[in-house]
Amino acid sequence: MKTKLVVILGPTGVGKSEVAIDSALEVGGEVVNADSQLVYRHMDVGTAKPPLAARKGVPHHLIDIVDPDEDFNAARYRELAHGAIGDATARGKKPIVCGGSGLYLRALLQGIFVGPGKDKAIRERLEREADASGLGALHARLREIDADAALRIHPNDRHRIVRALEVYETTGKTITQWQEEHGFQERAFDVFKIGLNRERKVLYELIDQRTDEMIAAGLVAEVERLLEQGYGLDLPALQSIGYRQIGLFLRGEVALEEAIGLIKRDSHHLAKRQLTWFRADKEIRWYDMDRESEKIVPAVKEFLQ
RNA sequence: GGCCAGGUAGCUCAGUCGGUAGAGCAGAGGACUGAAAAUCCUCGUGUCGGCGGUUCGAUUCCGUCCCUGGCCA
Repeated sequence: MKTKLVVILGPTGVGKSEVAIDSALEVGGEVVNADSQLVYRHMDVGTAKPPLAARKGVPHHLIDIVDPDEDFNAARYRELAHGAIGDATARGKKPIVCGGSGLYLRALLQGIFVGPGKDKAIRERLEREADASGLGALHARLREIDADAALRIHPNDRHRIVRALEVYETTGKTITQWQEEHGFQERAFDVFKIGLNRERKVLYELIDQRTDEMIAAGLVAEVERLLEQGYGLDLPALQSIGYRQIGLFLRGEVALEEAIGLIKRDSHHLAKRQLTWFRADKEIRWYDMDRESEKIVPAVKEFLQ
């Protein structure tokens, strides 16, 4: 018998955390985070990390597990999440996965190819080459070694071009080979995917409201504190929404009001991208938070019976 | 009240030496295998302020009215 796993997903700001906590309270569950930013310590306000009081005594896993300058990624997330789910289950608790990072969820539920990790030296060299000779040159090289990948990866998609070349350089095997051998074939759990959504306009209004609340709650001070602790604005963690824009403000490049507007805009874009990702997943059972949020907890209970 | 500058896409604006118009942003859709809150792709018809006039044809020229901003009274 596979472990039954409830997954609560959806765009940022839709109200996932609360639903997960309420569900956990009803079924004796523990929350397993599936959000790429909540893993970082010292980043609370800008990530809308559920405060202890809001967790209502429900244990949360995979929150505050790495420092902002530590490498973190989908593969590592997958390992840790499997561990957390296993632990909770062993204690007789129901794991409730909650988060909006599509790739992390896919890595958890379907696996991810076990290949080479980030190779800092190679990646930096490739970045330098991209700056010097242009991305086109790197894409052309990718076409030579892995034509399929070159077709799938757009010539402007810097991250993916670099990653594909990195995989080939470190293993001598193309990323296409790695991916095809794996193919997201794992099915370790018996999953109930619950998608939360609501009218787009309302979602954006809630995001805007939450952004103003973050500012009131001291987002600027949080970023200043991170900088004082020695974490640079160029770290991937600090390039995320909220931190990136406040960074611009602190460097004097934009006014605070402008930075706030950028956070709102970029959060809208994020929500839209998350929805695009999740829409493609036909296994998700969607709930409209404006109209049927009260149906979710009963559905969770029924699934876990 | 007079003079000047404007009124073009949801917003900011470009443009048409007269042949009904296009950028950025917003917005929408999509991709996504170790940075993923990242990275990337696609999508632009709107009484060109209103009404007249000139013209084969006006958003473009002319008149007039309305609105906005500035200066002068």
